[in-house]
Amino acid sequence: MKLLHHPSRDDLMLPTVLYALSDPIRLQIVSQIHQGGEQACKNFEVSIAKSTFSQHARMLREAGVTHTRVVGTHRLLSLRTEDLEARFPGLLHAVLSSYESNLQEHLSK
Amino acid sequence: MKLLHHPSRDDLMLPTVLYALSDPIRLQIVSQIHQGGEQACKNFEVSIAKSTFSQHARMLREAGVTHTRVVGTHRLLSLRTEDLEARFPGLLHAVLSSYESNLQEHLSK
DNA sequence: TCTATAGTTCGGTAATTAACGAACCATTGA
DNA sequence: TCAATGGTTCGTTAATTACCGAACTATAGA
Repeated sequence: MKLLHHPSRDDLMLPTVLYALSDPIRLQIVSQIHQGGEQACKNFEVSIAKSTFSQHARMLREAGVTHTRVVGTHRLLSLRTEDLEARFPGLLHAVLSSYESNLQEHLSK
Repeated sequence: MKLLHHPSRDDLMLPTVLYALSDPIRLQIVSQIHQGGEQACKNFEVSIAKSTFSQHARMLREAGVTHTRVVGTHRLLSLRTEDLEARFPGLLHAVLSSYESNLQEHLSK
């Protein structure tokens, strides 16, 4: 896995971004990055197989929600906050604050 | 079709709402309501079969994005702006303004 | 009552998605 | 060089989704 593809800012698509954010597990991942900053896959507290996690991480990256930086054997995930803000002002903030202020609602899912 | 089910404000779920908004056709429907106000299904300029439209309208309603009011033989769709704002502040506005300021991007889809 | 109109539901097909484990690749450190 | 660790990819299976046309329901108006 040499090349990790990241769409350019101009190529971000609203439906794709919304779709990426419409899954409870991916929302959890995004929120955890938001709260804890850039971090490796290993770190995430999600109850799924690691291959499944990898797929979710890929979808977030290909939608342009996250950036993946390779450091040694780690992939460090961060949010593309500025790109998202430039293309979809207020969106990420609205999603994250709704999510984080209603966490109990999502635990059941 | 007697009872149209609308989830109560408290039952709105973020992932469900995001999913409802993640489809180009549904975004188009939502945007058209936003711009033209409450209107009947008949009115929408989408290039899909009416049964397909009905399915999309149902998904929007069941996600809590739209309200459907029955008047004669018409179903008038409106946005649940206040409920959405109460539960997910800023979300609908962010989605609609991104969508509407990037319309050319979506026409290709 | 009959017809036209607005919209939903049903049934079917094709495509997509979601998840997993197993196998794999790449890097680090011994 | 070998083992361990961190992640990805592949192949499979099961479930969901998307879309359509045909048939249906309900209301309005002649």
